[in-house]
Amino acid sequence: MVGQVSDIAPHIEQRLPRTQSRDARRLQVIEATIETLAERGYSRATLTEVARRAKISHGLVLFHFQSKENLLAETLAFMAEEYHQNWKGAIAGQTGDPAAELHALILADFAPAVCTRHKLAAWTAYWGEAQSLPVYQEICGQKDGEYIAVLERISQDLLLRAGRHNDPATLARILRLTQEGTWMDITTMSEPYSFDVARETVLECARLLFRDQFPY
Amino acid sequence: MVGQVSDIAPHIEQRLPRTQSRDARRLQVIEATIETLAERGYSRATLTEVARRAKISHGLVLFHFQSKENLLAETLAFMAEEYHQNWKGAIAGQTGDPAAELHALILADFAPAVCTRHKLAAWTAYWGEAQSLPVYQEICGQKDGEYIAVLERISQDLLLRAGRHNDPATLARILRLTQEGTWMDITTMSEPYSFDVARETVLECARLLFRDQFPY
Amino acid sequence: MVGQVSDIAPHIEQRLPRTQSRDARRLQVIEATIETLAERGYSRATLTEVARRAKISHGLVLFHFQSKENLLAETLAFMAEEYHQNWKGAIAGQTGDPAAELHALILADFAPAVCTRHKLAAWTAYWGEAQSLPVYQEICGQKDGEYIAVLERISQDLLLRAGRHNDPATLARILRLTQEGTWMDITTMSEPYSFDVARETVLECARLLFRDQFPY
Amino acid sequence: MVGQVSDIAPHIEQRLPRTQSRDARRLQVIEATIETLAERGYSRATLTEVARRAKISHGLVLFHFQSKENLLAETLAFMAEEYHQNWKGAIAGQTGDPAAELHALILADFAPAVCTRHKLAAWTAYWGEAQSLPVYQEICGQKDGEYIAVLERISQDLLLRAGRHNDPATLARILRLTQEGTWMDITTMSEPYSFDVARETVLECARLLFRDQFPY
DNA sequence: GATGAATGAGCCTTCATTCAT
DNA sequence: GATGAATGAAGGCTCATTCAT
Repeated sequence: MVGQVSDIAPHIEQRLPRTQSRDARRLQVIEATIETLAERGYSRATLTEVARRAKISHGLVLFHFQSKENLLAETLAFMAEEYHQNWKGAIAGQTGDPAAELHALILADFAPAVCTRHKLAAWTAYWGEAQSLPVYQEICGQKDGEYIAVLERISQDLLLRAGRHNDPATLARILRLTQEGTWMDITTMSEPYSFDVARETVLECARLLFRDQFPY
Repeated sequence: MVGQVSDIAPHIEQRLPRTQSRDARRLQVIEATIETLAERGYSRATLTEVARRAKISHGLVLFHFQSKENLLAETLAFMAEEYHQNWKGAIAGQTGDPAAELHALILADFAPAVCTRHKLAAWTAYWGEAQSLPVYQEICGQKDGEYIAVLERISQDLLLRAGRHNDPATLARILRLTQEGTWMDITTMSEPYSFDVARETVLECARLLFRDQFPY
Repeated sequence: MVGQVSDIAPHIEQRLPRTQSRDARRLQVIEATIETLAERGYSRATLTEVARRAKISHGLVLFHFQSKENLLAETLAFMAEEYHQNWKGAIAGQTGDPAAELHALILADFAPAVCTRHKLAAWTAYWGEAQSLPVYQEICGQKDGEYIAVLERISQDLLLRAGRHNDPATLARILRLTQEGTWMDITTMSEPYSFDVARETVLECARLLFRDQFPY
Repeated sequence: MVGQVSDIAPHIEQRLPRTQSRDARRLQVIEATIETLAERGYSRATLTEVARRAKISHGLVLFHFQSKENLLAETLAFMAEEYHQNWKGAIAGQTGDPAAELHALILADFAPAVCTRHKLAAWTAYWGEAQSLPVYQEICGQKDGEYIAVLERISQDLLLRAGRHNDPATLARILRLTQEGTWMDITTMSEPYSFDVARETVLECARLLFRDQFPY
């Protein structure tokens, strides 16, 4: 399944001479799946609803994705890859200054490419099922690990510069949980705050954790 | 439904001897429901599985809870009430010192009464569906609001003592998201950390946010 | 079952030293059954609803009637016996004049003892199931036959007096169907006519069929 | 629902070739439903039995009819429309002579298209539930009203010709109840009479009500 | 590619019936 | 007598999946 999942990765892009219509159709279905997860949650997501949103027959959805399980896996893989590319791209443009990298990382997490209400809601739906969905780790485990490793490296750099001896893993975890948490709040709260408040919350978290070392 | 939900409140306890067996059975089913949510997630939770774990017929589950929807709502209400009583009890024993209150609050969130793997996993399952489960807000909205209000009041007190001008709501949010986040990590991660590490993470978060004002 | 059914016959009355409360309770349940059939129809009639209307537990309903099937059979037997006694009593008071007998018969069919909305609706419910309810014939077959025989005898008498040669069975059938039909109309029509109109319809039918021989 | 029901109208017929197989299947299921109602009555009619008789899966029954409730409503709508078309067609061929119209109407009610044992039994099943089945009036109310109106108009014409002053509505009612009643007798009686006897009964009823004005 | 008829597993739910108290 | 907890058979319904066209 992992192989099947990774071979969609539309981020690596058209190396194979696939017809554009095929990928376009697949992308269309994946977006419909994200919408469906956002609107109805994981437990109420059905192929019929996905097909309705994609304006195609449910038969065609399965023609492209073989099974519901695979569709949900590929949709998760799509979002994971998109998220991964997004933050990798953001820090790639940095000169190696850890504070600038952290700043770029936080801004990236709230960039319109990855941070839409539908996608946040879809992430929340996946997280709720992650524990009983082994494929979640297969798809996201390594990427999540990479993200954590970068956050920890940045934390360590910033703490070193300040001569502090806090545990960088703990600070990295607080940062990550604060960011993920604002995403869930936006999805879940009855009167959620805005994306701007969410981003500011994470930035403030970074300021409080790293003090003068994070002058943003 | 809310009325129906709140009147189960097994926390107020069995005054009538006649209903004792009734309440005992209901509690048994609620525990089986928590286990089921933990093991299978929201989307795969079935009445048959709940009944199997409670070692009763599925008919009896519905005899006591009328419908699956109501069972899930009452189970959530049970956990929400239990969680609420737990932290309220923890700060009730404090003398009014905000740091001590915050410390008690954090310890309470990791007390065995509310912090078991099954319950954490059940919470995660509910959070994943919360957005498309209107009853979630009906049951948890007010209690969540109270918890946030207390955290904000404590944050404000601690900031005032230090003469700092950060936004207490933001700090309260970071604390809450860090705590909730560790709960989700324990449920979701492939190699999760321990309850001890989780609690220490939240304590460290409080130390970093409030510095000398949180000497624990 | 037939034996079981006939031994309730509360019309034959207390020969056995049954406790009054037993028969009273049974009658109460039968009345609740009639109401239930009237309100919900045969297919939606449940023991729980019968018990609710009789203000007793469903367990007690079965204690008295052994099974739902038997309860419905005994209720039908009760109504059949009541109806039978009613018209037999009505013509018993007549001097043997067929027109007077027919008049008494028609009036009896609309007497308050047997002609209430609930009972009419219950009869309609039974008729709808009669074809696939073998017990219906066991309970009502003979009594219906007796009623038809009396109607035919009266018809024959009246025709003889007039020297007409129509088929008395046919005229008896038209009379019977008109009477039964008004009962169904009252139950079934969206804007049903009154009992008075129903009775007048049957009387008019008799007048048209027997002309001068039926001067009522 | 009424809209949904009326749009099946297989009487308007298959103009689109694409839906032909769809309509054929629906008709097949409706016929199986009529058989099921006839054999088992309303209360014991199940989708599984309908599917078994139609030799398809129960899933397909619901695919075409959405729910059992709707299937039963559409089956009733089918029979009501078929009955309506049948008698409308019968009097349409008449020259306006009321006696001839009445004669055609009575013959039509016993024509093989509408008067089969299965259909009579299905009608009886519906009548038994009509009182607690609001959809019955929605489907049949207007059509029944039209039938009654025609019968009353014919009655009035015939009475006028004879210079009689009986109430035409009452005579129309007697005719209608006699006809409906013979249908029920055929379904319900332990030893029912034949269709021929039934038709002759209604014709005799017309003769007795309208005398010389109905010379058939 | 694309549609939608068709299947059947699995679910929730109802409800008659049993039985301990 | 009387209650209500408990069971399980049976039904309606959803929906992923298959497949003929």
